[in-house]
Amino acid sequence: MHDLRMIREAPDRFDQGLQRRGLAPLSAHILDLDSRRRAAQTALQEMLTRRNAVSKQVGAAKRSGEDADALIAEVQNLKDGIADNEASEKALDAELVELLEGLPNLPADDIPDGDGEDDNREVRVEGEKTAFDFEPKEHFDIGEALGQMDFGAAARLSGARFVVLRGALARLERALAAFMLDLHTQEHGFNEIVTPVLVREEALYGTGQLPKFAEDLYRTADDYWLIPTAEVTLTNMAADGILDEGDLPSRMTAWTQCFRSEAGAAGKDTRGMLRQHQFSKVEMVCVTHPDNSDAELERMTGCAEEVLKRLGLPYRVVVLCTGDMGFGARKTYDIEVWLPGQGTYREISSCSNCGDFQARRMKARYRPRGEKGTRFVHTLNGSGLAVGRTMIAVLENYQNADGSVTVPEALRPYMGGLERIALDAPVA
RNA sequence: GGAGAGAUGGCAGAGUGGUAAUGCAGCGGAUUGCUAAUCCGUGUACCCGAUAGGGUACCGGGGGUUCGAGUCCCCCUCUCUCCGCCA
Repeated sequence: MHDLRMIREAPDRFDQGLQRRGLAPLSAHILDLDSRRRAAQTALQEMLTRRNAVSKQVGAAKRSGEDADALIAEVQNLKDGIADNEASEKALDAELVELLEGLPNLPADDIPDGDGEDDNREVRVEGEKTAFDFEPKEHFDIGEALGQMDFGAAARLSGARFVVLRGALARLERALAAFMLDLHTQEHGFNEIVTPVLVREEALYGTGQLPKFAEDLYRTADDYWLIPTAEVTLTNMAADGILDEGDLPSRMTAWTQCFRSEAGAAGKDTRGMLRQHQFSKVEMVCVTHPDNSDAELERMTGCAEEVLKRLGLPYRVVVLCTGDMGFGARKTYDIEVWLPGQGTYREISSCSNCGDFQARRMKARYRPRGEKGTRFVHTLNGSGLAVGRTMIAVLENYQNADGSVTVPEALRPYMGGLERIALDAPVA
Protein backbone atom coordinates (compact mmCIF):
# COMPACT_ATOMS: atom_id res chain seq x y z
CA MET A 1 0.00 0.00 0.00
CA HIS A 2 1.28 3.42 -0.88
CA ASP A 3 1.55 6.48 1.34
CA LEU A 4 -0.93 9.14 0.20
CA ARG A 5 1.19 11.85 1.74
CA MET A 6 4.14 10.76 -0.35
CA ILE A 7 1.99 10.83 -3.49
CA ARG A 8 0.79 14.33 -2.57
CA GLU A 9 4.33 15.57 -2.02
CA ALA A 10 5.99 13.88 -5.00
CA PRO A 11 3.39 12.87 -7.58
CA ASP A 12 5.95 12.80 -10.38
CA ARG A 13 8.20 10.42 -8.53
CA PHE A 14 5.20 8.16 -7.90
CA ASP A 15 4.23 8.13 -11.57
CA GLN A 16 7.81 7.44 -12.63
CA GLY A 17 7.87 4.46 -10.29
CA LEU A 18 4.62 3.14 -11.78
CA GLN A 19 5.99 3.65 -15.25
CA ARG A 20 9.08 1.57 -14.45
CA ARG A 21 6.64 -1.16 -13.41
CA GLY A 22 4.88 -0.82 -16.77
CA LEU A 23 1.84 1.02 -15.42
CA ALA A 24 0.14 4.22 -16.56
CA PRO A 25 0.46 7.36 -14.41
CA LEU A 26 -2.19 7.56 -11.69
CA SER A 27 -1.19 10.36 -9.35
CA ALA A 28 -3.61 12.90 -10.85
CA HIS A 29 -6.56 10.55 -10.45
CA ILE A 30 -5.51 9.50 -6.96
CA LEU A 31 -4.98 13.08 -5.80
CA ASP A 32 -8.37 14.10 -7.19
CA LEU A 33 -10.09 11.33 -5.23
CA ASP A 34 -8.00 12.24 -2.21
CA SER A 35 -8.91 15.91 -2.22
CA ARG A 36 -12.60 15.17 -2.75
CA ARG A 37 -12.48 12.70 0.11
CA ARG A 38 -10.81 15.23 2.39
CA ALA A 39 -13.34 17.91 1.47
CA ALA A 40 -16.18 15.59 2.43
CA GLN A 41 -14.37 14.65 5.62
CA THR A 42 -13.80 18.26 6.60
CA ALA A 43 -17.43 19.20 5.93
CA LEU A 44 -18.57 16.18 7.93
CA GLN A 45 -16.32 17.03 10.84
CA GLU A 46 -17.56 20.60 11.00
CA MET A 47 -21.14 19.37 11.23
CA LEU A 48 -20.19 16.85 13.89
CA THR A 49 -18.48 19.59 15.88
CA ARG A 50 -21.68 21.59 15.81
CA ARG A 51 -23.81 18.56 16.65
CA ASN A 52 -21.66 17.69 19.65
CA ALA A 53 -21.76 21.25 20.96
CA VAL A 54 -25.53 21.56 20.62
CA SER A 55 -26.11 18.12 22.14
CA LYS A 56 -24.14 19.24 25.15
CA GLN A 57 -26.38 22.29 25.45
CA VAL A 58 -29.44 20.04 25.25
CA GLY A 59 -28.15 18.05 28.15
CA ALA A 60 -27.46 21.18 30.17
CA ALA A 61 -30.87 22.66 29.34
CA LYS A 62 -32.69 19.48 30.29
CA ARG A 63 -30.87 19.27 33.58
CA SER A 64 -31.91 22.80 34.52
CA GLY A 65 -35.47 22.17 33.33
CA GLU A 66 -35.35 24.57 30.39
CA ASP A 67 -37.01 24.01 27.03
CA ALA A 68 -34.59 22.38 24.55
CA ASP A 69 -36.87 22.01 21.53
CA ALA A 70 -35.13 24.67 19.45
CA LEU A 71 -31.74 23.06 20.04
CA ILE A 72 -33.05 19.60 19.24
CA ALA A 73 -34.56 20.93 16.03
CA GLU A 74 -31.19 22.40 15.06
CA VAL A 75 -29.47 19.03 15.38
CA GLN A 76 -32.29 17.40 13.44
CA ASN A 77 -31.57 19.80 10.61
CA LEU A 78 -27.92 18.76 10.53
CA LYS A 79 -28.77 15.10 10.03
CA ASP A 80 -29.14 15.03 6.26
CA GLY A 81 -25.87 16.86 5.75
CA ILE A 82 -24.06 14.54 8.12
CA ALA A 83 -25.43 11.46 6.39
CA ASP A 84 -24.57 12.81 2.92
CA ASN A 85 -21.02 13.75 3.75
CA GLU A 86 -20.44 10.53 5.63
CA ALA A 87 -21.67 8.51 2.67
CA SER A 88 -19.53 10.33 0.15
CA GLU A 89 -16.46 10.18 2.36
CA LYS A 90 -16.93 6.43 2.72
CA ALA A 91 -17.50 5.91 -0.99
CA LEU A 92 -14.47 7.97 -2.00
CA ASP A 93 -12.31 6.26 0.60
CA ALA A 94 -13.36 2.82 -0.64
CA GLU A 95 -12.59 3.81 -4.21
CA LEU A 96 -9.18 5.09 -3.18
CA VAL A 97 -8.30 2.00 -1.16
CA GLU A 98 -9.44 -0.33 -3.94
CA LEU A 99 -7.21 1.51 -6.37
CA LEU A 100 -4.19 1.68 -4.05
CA GLU A 101 -4.30 -1.90 -2.78
CA GLY A 102 -3.97 -3.22 -6.33
CA LEU A 103 -0.81 -1.27 -7.11
CA PRO A 104 2.58 -2.94 -6.72
CA ASN A 105 5.42 -1.50 -4.67
CA LEU A 106 7.61 1.07 -6.41
CA PRO A 107 11.02 -0.25 -7.50
CA ALA A 108 14.19 0.91 -5.78
CA ASP A 109 16.33 3.38 -7.72
CA ASP A 110 19.24 0.99 -8.13
CA ILE A 111 17.52 -1.89 -9.88
CA PRO A 112 17.50 -2.37 -13.65
CA ASP A 113 14.48 -1.66 -15.84
CA GLY A 114 13.20 -4.51 -17.95
CA ASP A 115 10.30 -6.67 -19.04
CA GLY A 116 11.20 -10.04 -17.60
CA GLU A 117 13.76 -12.62 -16.61
CA ASP A 118 16.14 -11.79 -19.47
CA ASP A 119 16.69 -8.28 -18.15
CA ASN A 120 17.83 -9.33 -14.67
CA ARG A 121 21.41 -8.36 -13.93
CA GLU A 122 24.01 -10.84 -12.72
CA VAL A 123 25.65 -9.53 -9.55
CA ARG A 124 28.20 -12.27 -8.76
CA VAL A 125 29.02 -15.86 -9.52
CA GLU A 126 30.29 -18.16 -6.77
CA GLY A 127 31.88 -21.55 -7.18
CA GLU A 128 32.97 -23.46 -10.28
CA LYS A 129 30.35 -25.35 -12.24
CA THR A 130 30.66 -28.97 -11.15
CA ALA A 131 32.69 -31.02 -13.63
CA PHE A 132 31.85 -34.63 -14.54
CA ASP A 133 33.61 -37.32 -16.53
CA PHE A 134 30.21 -38.73 -17.47
CA GLU A 135 26.93 -37.28 -18.65
CA PRO A 136 25.24 -35.87 -15.51
CA LYS A 137 21.60 -36.84 -15.04
CA GLU A 138 18.64 -34.80 -13.93
CA HIS A 139 17.47 -35.19 -10.36
CA PHE A 140 14.35 -37.22 -11.15
CA ASP A 141 16.35 -39.82 -13.02
CA ILE A 142 18.77 -40.06 -10.13
CA GLY A 143 16.05 -40.23 -7.47
CA GLU A 144 13.89 -42.72 -9.31
CA ALA A 145 16.88 -44.95 -10.08
CA LEU A 146 17.68 -44.93 -6.37
CA GLY A 147 14.13 -46.11 -5.73
CA GLN A 148 13.60 -43.30 -3.27
CA MET A 149 11.73 -40.69 -5.32
CA ASP A 150 8.29 -41.81 -6.51
CA PHE A 151 6.14 -39.58 -8.68
CA GLY A 152 3.74 -42.38 -9.56
CA ALA A 153 2.85 -43.01 -5.94
CA ALA A 154 2.35 -39.29 -5.41
CA ALA A 155 0.13 -39.05 -8.48
CA ARG A 156 -2.10 -41.84 -7.19
CA LEU A 157 -2.45 -39.99 -3.89
CA SER A 158 -2.73 -36.43 -5.11
CA GLY A 159 -2.11 -35.97 -8.84
CA ALA A 160 0.55 -34.10 -10.77
CA ARG A 161 3.17 -31.88 -9.10
CA PHE A 162 3.57 -33.96 -5.95
CA VAL A 163 6.29 -36.34 -4.87
CA VAL A 164 6.81 -39.22 -2.45
CA LEU A 165 10.30 -39.60 -0.97
CA ARG A 166 11.54 -42.69 0.80
CA GLY A 167 14.48 -43.80 2.89
CA ALA A 168 17.62 -41.72 2.64
CA LEU A 169 16.00 -39.11 0.41
CA ALA A 170 13.16 -38.64 2.90
CA ARG A 171 15.76 -38.19 5.59
CA LEU A 172 17.71 -35.82 3.35
CA GLU A 173 14.72 -33.46 3.31
CA ARG A 174 14.74 -33.35 7.10
CA ALA A 175 18.54 -33.11 7.22
CA LEU A 176 18.62 -30.15 4.86
CA ALA A 177 15.98 -28.27 6.84
CA ALA A 178 17.67 -28.98 10.18
CA PHE A 179 21.04 -27.90 8.78
CA MET A 180 19.59 -24.63 7.48
CA LEU A 181 17.70 -23.87 10.70
CA ASP A 182 20.77 -24.56 12.83
CA LEU A 183 22.88 -22.28 10.68
CA HIS A 184 20.41 -19.39 10.78
CA THR A 185 19.60 -19.69 14.47
CA GLN A 186 23.09 -20.42 15.79
CA GLU A 187 25.21 -18.25 13.51
CA HIS A 188 22.92 -15.70 11.83
CA GLY A 189 20.85 -14.53 14.79
CA PHE A 190 17.43 -15.70 13.62
CA ASN A 191 14.76 -16.81 16.07
CA GLU A 192 13.18 -20.15 15.12
CA ILE A 193 9.41 -20.02 14.89
CA VAL A 194 6.69 -22.58 14.26
CA THR A 195 3.58 -21.07 12.70
CA PRO A 196 0.24 -22.24 11.35
CA VAL A 197 0.11 -22.98 7.64
CA LEU A 198 -3.64 -22.31 7.48
CA VAL A 199 -4.37 -18.62 7.80
CA ARG A 200 -7.21 -16.18 7.51
CA GLU A 201 -7.63 -13.76 4.66
CA GLU A 202 -6.25 -10.76 6.58
CA ALA A 203 -2.78 -12.29 6.85
CA LEU A 204 -2.55 -12.74 3.08
CA TYR A 205 -3.79 -9.21 2.55
CA GLY A 206 -1.02 -7.93 4.80
CA THR A 207 1.79 -9.47 2.78
CA GLY A 208 0.09 -8.61 -0.54
CA GLN A 209 -1.01 -11.98 -1.97
CA LEU A 210 -4.63 -10.88 -1.59
CA PRO A 211 -6.80 -9.54 -3.03
CA LYS A 212 -4.94 -9.68 -6.33
CA PHE A 213 -3.44 -13.16 -6.49
CA ALA A 214 -6.16 -15.41 -5.08
CA GLU A 215 -5.89 -17.80 -8.04
CA ASP A 216 -2.34 -18.76 -6.99
CA LEU A 217 -3.52 -19.95 -3.58
CA TYR A 218 -5.35 -22.90 -2.09
CA ARG A 219 -8.29 -22.26 0.16
CA THR A 220 -10.26 -24.62 2.36
CA ALA A 221 -14.01 -25.16 2.32
CA ASP A 222 -14.30 -23.28 5.61
CA ASP A 223 -12.34 -20.30 4.29
CA TYR A 224 -8.87 -20.84 5.57
CA TRP A 225 -6.06 -20.28 3.11
CA LEU A 226 -2.92 -22.39 2.81
CA ILE A 227 0.22 -20.29 2.97
CA PRO A 228 2.31 -20.16 -0.21
CA THR A 229 5.33 -19.27 1.97
CA ALA A 230 6.10 -18.69 5.65
CA GLU A 231 6.74 -15.07 4.67
CA VAL A 232 3.00 -14.70 5.27
CA THR A 233 2.94 -15.91 8.85
CA LEU A 234 6.34 -14.63 9.95
CA THR A 235 5.82 -11.12 8.58
CA ASN A 236 2.30 -10.92 9.98
CA MET A 237 3.71 -11.59 13.44
CA ALA A 238 4.27 -7.82 13.45
CA ALA A 239 0.77 -6.95 12.18
CA ASP A 240 -1.34 -4.48 14.14
CA GLY A 241 1.42 -3.94 16.64
CA ILE A 242 3.67 -1.16 17.83
CA LEU A 243 7.18 -2.42 18.49
CA ASP A 244 9.70 -0.68 20.64
CA GLU A 245 12.60 0.67 18.59
CA GLY A 246 14.92 -1.47 20.72
CA ASP A 247 13.15 -4.63 19.45
CA LEU A 248 14.40 -3.98 15.91
CA PRO A 249 15.66 -5.74 13.95
CA SER A 250 13.48 -8.79 14.57
CA ARG A 251 14.87 -11.78 12.66
CA MET A 252 12.73 -14.90 12.36
CA THR A 253 13.08 -18.21 10.57
CA ALA A 254 10.68 -21.09 10.07
CA TRP A 255 10.58 -24.40 8.23
CA THR A 256 7.10 -24.90 6.81
CA GLN A 257 5.22 -26.59 4.06
CA CYS A 258 4.20 -24.18 1.29
CA PHE A 259 1.23 -24.58 -1.03
CA ARG A 260 0.91 -23.06 -4.49
CA SER A 261 -1.65 -23.74 -7.17
CA GLU A 262 0.84 -22.83 -9.93
CA ALA A 263 -2.14 -21.58 -11.91
CA GLY A 264 -0.02 -19.61 -14.38
CA ALA A 265 2.63 -22.29 -14.84
CA ALA A 266 0.75 -24.90 -16.87
CA GLY A 267 3.21 -26.96 -18.88
CA LYS A 268 6.25 -25.49 -17.12
CA ASP A 269 8.69 -27.76 -15.28
CA THR A 270 6.22 -30.61 -15.35
CA ARG A 271 8.80 -33.32 -14.65
CA GLY A 272 10.48 -33.78 -11.33
CA MET A 273 10.16 -31.92 -8.08
CA LEU A 274 11.24 -28.46 -9.22
CA ARG A 275 7.73 -27.02 -9.26
CA GLN A 276 5.33 -28.66 -6.83
CA HIS A 277 1.95 -27.80 -5.39
CA GLN A 278 3.39 -28.59 -1.97
CA PHE A 279 7.01 -28.14 -0.90
CA SER A 280 8.96 -27.27 2.21
CA LYS A 281 11.04 -24.19 2.67
CA VAL A 282 13.13 -22.58 5.37
CA GLU A 283 12.12 -18.95 5.30
CA MET A 284 13.84 -15.89 6.77
CA VAL A 285 11.94 -12.74 7.66
CA CYS A 286 13.31 -9.56 9.13
CA VAL A 287 11.43 -6.59 10.54
CA THR A 288 13.75 -3.57 10.57
CA HIS A 289 14.13 0.11 11.22
CA PRO A 290 13.56 2.01 7.94
CA ASP A 291 17.17 3.19 7.88
CA ASN A 292 18.54 -0.34 8.00
CA SER A 293 16.50 -2.31 5.48
CA ASP A 294 18.90 -1.84 2.55
CA ALA A 295 21.81 -3.19 4.58
CA GLU A 296 19.61 -5.96 5.93
CA LEU A 297 18.80 -7.15 2.40
CA GLU A 298 22.51 -7.62 1.72
CA ARG A 299 22.91 -9.42 5.02
CA MET A 300 19.92 -11.70 4.44
CA THR A 301 21.08 -12.58 0.94
CA GLY A 302 24.45 -13.46 2.44
CA CYS A 303 22.73 -15.75 4.97
CA ALA A 304 21.04 -17.63 2.14
CA GLU A 305 24.29 -17.83 0.16
CA GLU A 306 26.08 -19.26 3.18
CA VAL A 307 23.86 -22.35 2.99
CA LEU A 308 25.02 -22.99 -0.56
CA LYS A 309 28.66 -22.31 0.28
CA ARG A 310 28.64 -24.83 3.11
CA LEU A 311 26.98 -27.40 0.90
CA GLY A 312 29.57 -26.73 -1.79
CA LEU A 313 27.00 -25.83 -4.42
CA PRO A 314 27.91 -23.38 -7.20
CA TYR A 315 25.52 -20.49 -7.69
CA ARG A 316 25.06 -16.97 -8.93
CA VAL A 317 23.20 -13.96 -7.59
CA VAL A 318 21.05 -11.79 -9.84
CA VAL A 319 19.19 -8.59 -9.05
CA LEU A 320 15.70 -8.69 -10.52
CA CYS A 321 14.63 -6.09 -13.03
CA THR A 322 11.43 -4.09 -12.61
CA GLY A 323 9.44 -6.49 -14.79
CA ASP A 324 10.40 -9.68 -12.94
CA MET A 325 9.98 -8.45 -9.40
CA GLY A 326 7.12 -9.51 -7.12
CA PHE A 327 4.20 -7.33 -6.12
CA GLY A 328 5.40 -6.24 -2.69
CA ALA A 329 9.12 -5.89 -3.33
CA ARG A 330 11.18 -2.79 -4.01
CA LYS A 331 14.37 -4.75 -4.55
CA THR A 332 14.95 -8.48 -4.95
CA TYR A 333 18.01 -10.70 -5.25
CA ASP A 334 17.45 -14.16 -6.66
CA ILE A 335 20.03 -16.81 -5.92
CA GLU A 336 20.29 -19.38 -8.69
CA VAL A 337 21.99 -22.69 -8.08
CA TRP A 338 23.85 -24.58 -10.78
CA LEU A 339 22.02 -27.73 -11.90
CA PRO A 340 24.39 -29.84 -14.01
CA GLY A 341 21.62 -32.23 -15.08
CA GLN A 342 19.67 -29.35 -16.59
CA GLY A 343 22.84 -27.49 -17.51
CA THR A 344 21.46 -24.24 -16.19
CA TYR A 345 21.15 -21.99 -13.14
CA ARG A 346 17.76 -22.25 -11.39
CA GLU A 347 16.23 -20.11 -8.66
CA ILE A 348 16.70 -21.54 -5.19
CA SER A 349 16.18 -18.39 -3.12
CA SER A 350 14.59 -15.00 -3.49
CA CYS A 351 15.40 -12.24 -1.00
CA SER A 352 13.33 -9.07 -1.05
CA ASN A 353 13.17 -5.75 0.70
CA CYS A 354 9.54 -4.64 0.80
CA GLY A 355 10.23 -1.29 2.49
CA ASP A 356 7.10 -0.13 4.32
CA PHE A 357 4.73 -1.54 1.68
CA GLN A 358 3.63 -4.60 3.66
CA ALA A 359 3.93 -2.80 7.00
CA ARG A 360 1.43 -0.22 5.83
CA ARG A 361 -1.03 -2.93 4.72
CA MET A 362 -0.77 -4.77 8.03
CA LYS A 363 -0.27 -1.72 10.26
CA ALA A 364 3.08 -2.85 11.64
CA ARG A 365 4.75 0.08 13.38
CA TYR A 366 7.45 0.96 15.86
CA ARG A 367 7.83 3.77 18.34
CA PRO A 368 10.89 5.91 17.62
CA ARG A 369 12.93 6.85 20.70
CA GLY A 370 12.48 10.45 21.75
CA GLU A 371 9.89 11.16 19.08
CA LYS A 372 6.13 11.48 19.26
CA GLY A 373 3.94 9.10 17.33
CA THR A 374 4.83 5.95 15.43
CA ARG A 375 6.41 5.01 12.11
CA PHE A 376 5.99 1.99 9.85
CA VAL A 377 8.68 -0.67 10.03
CA HIS A 378 10.34 -2.16 6.96
CA THR A 379 9.95 -5.86 6.17
CA LEU A 380 12.20 -8.27 4.32
CA ASN A 381 11.81 -11.90 3.39
CA GLY A 382 14.04 -14.48 1.82
CA SER A 383 14.25 -18.20 1.26
CA GLY A 384 17.03 -19.80 3.17
CA LEU A 385 16.47 -22.06 1.23
CA ALA A 386 13.75 -23.88 -0.67
CA VAL A 387 14.38 -27.42 0.63
CA GLY A 388 13.12 -29.39 -2.37
CA ARG A 389 15.20 -27.40 -4.80
CA THR A 390 18.23 -27.73 -2.55
CA MET A 391 17.74 -31.50 -2.67
CA ILE A 392 17.65 -31.30 -6.47
CA ALA A 393 20.90 -29.35 -6.44
CA VAL A 394 22.58 -31.82 -4.07
CA LEU A 395 21.50 -34.80 -6.17
CA GLU A 396 22.66 -33.29 -9.46
CA ASN A 397 25.95 -31.84 -8.21
CA TYR A 398 26.96 -34.79 -6.01
CA GLN A 399 25.92 -37.62 -8.34
CA ASN A 400 28.39 -40.36 -9.17
CA ALA A 401 28.80 -42.41 -12.32
CA ASP A 402 27.35 -45.47 -10.57
CA GLY A 403 24.09 -43.67 -9.79
CA SER A 404 24.89 -43.09 -6.13
CA VAL A 405 25.01 -39.65 -4.56
CA THR A 406 27.72 -38.44 -2.20
CA VAL A 407 26.35 -36.73 0.92
CA PRO A 408 27.95 -33.27 1.32
CA GLU A 409 30.20 -33.10 4.40
CA ALA A 410 28.03 -30.48 6.11
CA LEU A 411 24.98 -32.76 5.97
CA ARG A 412 26.57 -35.96 7.26
CA PRO A 413 25.97 -35.19 10.95
CA TYR A 414 22.31 -34.80 10.05
CA MET A 415 22.28 -38.07 8.08
CA GLY A 416 23.62 -40.25 10.85
CA GLY A 417 27.09 -40.13 9.32
CA LEU A 418 25.92 -41.46 5.97
CA GLU A 419 28.48 -40.69 3.22
CA ARG A 420 26.74 -42.04 0.14
CA ILE A 421 23.17 -42.51 -0.87
CA ALA A 422 22.99 -45.65 -2.97
CA LEU A 423 20.34 -48.06 -4.14
CA ASP A 424 20.76 -50.08 -0.98
CA ALA A 425 21.63 -47.13 1.24
CA PRO A 426 20.90 -47.85 4.86
CA VAL A 427 18.46 -45.41 6.37
CA ALA A 428 21.02 -45.14 9.21
C1' G B 1 -21.00 -30.99 17.99
C1' G B 2 -23.78 -29.20 22.99
C1' A B 3 -23.93 -25.36 26.92
C1' G B 4 -22.20 -20.86 28.91
C1' A B 5 -19.10 -16.35 29.48
C1' G B 6 -16.59 -12.53 27.31
C1' A B 7 -13.98 -8.67 23.72
C1' U B 8 -12.33 -1.17 26.62
C1' G B 9 -5.43 2.14 25.23
C1' G B 10 1.56 -1.38 25.40
C1' C B 11 -0.47 -4.30 29.78
C1' A B 12 -4.00 -4.55 33.92
C1' G B 13 -8.82 -2.79 34.93
C1' A B 14 -13.56 0.56 36.17
C1' G B 15 -17.48 2.40 33.56
C1' U B 16 -26.12 0.19 32.52
C1' G B 17 -27.72 7.11 28.03
C1' G B 18 -24.63 13.25 29.11
C1' U B 19 -19.42 12.50 25.77
C1' A B 20 -13.50 7.05 28.30
C1' A B 21 -11.82 6.54 35.88
C1' U B 22 -7.56 4.42 37.95
C1' G B 23 -3.00 1.46 38.34
C1' C B 24 1.50 -0.48 36.05
C1' A B 25 5.08 -0.29 32.15
C1' G B 26 7.58 2.52 28.43
C1' C B 27 9.11 7.30 26.65
C1' G B 28 10.12 12.82 27.44
C1' G B 29 11.10 16.53 31.16
C1' A B 30 12.13 18.44 36.34
C1' U B 31 14.71 17.48 40.81
C1' U B 32 19.18 14.87 42.40
C1' G B 33 27.09 13.69 44.30
C1' C B 34 25.56 8.61 41.65
C1' U B 35 21.62 5.12 42.04
C1' A B 36 16.90 4.81 44.00
C1' A B 37 12.75 7.64 45.15
C1' U B 38 9.57 11.80 44.00
C1' C B 39 6.98 15.37 40.77
C1' C B 40 5.07 16.96 35.75
C1' G B 41 3.82 15.42 30.82
C1' U B 42 2.65 11.38 27.49
C1' G B 43 -3.23 6.55 23.69
C1' U B 44 -3.83 5.82 18.10
C1' A B 45 -5.41 7.57 13.34
C1' C B 46 -7.06 11.44 10.50
C1' C B 47 -8.79 16.59 9.14
C1' C B 48 -8.18 22.14 9.27
C1' G B 49 -4.03 25.48 10.10
C1' A B 50 2.41 28.77 7.70
C1' U B 51 2.91 28.32 13.09
C1' A B 52 0.59 28.47 17.67
C1' G B 53 -3.37 25.82 17.98
C1' G B 54 -8.28 23.81 16.90
C1' G B 55 -11.36 19.63 15.58
C1' U B 56 -13.22 14.55 14.37
C1' A B 57 -13.15 9.43 14.83
C1' C B 58 -11.72 5.02 17.53
C1' C B 59 -14.23 0.89 23.66
C1' G B 60 -13.88 -6.66 18.46
C1' G B 61 -16.53 -5.50 13.14
C1' G B 62 -21.07 -3.71 10.69
C1' G B 63 -26.02 -1.64 10.98
C1' G B 64 -30.04 0.72 14.04
C1' U B 65 -32.61 3.75 18.10
C1' U B 66 -31.51 8.80 20.29
C1' C B 67 -30.57 15.83 20.64
C1' G B 68 -26.56 12.68 22.53
C1' A B 69 -24.34 5.48 22.59
C1' G B 70 -18.54 2.15 25.60
C1' U B 71 -23.60 1.90 27.78
C1' C B 72 -29.96 0.19 24.55
C1' C B 73 -31.51 -3.06 19.92
C1' C B 74 -30.11 -6.32 15.50
C1' C B 75 -26.42 -9.05 12.54
C1' C B 76 -21.42 -10.90 12.17
C1' U B 77 -16.38 -12.20 13.82
C1' C B 78 -13.09 -13.76 17.34
C1' U B 79 -11.48 -15.46 22.31
C1' C B 80 -12.16 -18.23 26.74
C1' U B 81 -14.57 -22.08 30.11
C1' C B 82 -17.20 -26.81 30.79
C1' C B 83 -19.02 -31.35 28.30
C1' G B 84 -18.46 -34.71 23.98
C1' C B 85 -15.10 -36.34 20.12
C1' C B 86 -10.02 -36.44 18.79
C1' A B 87 -3.53 -36.31 17.15
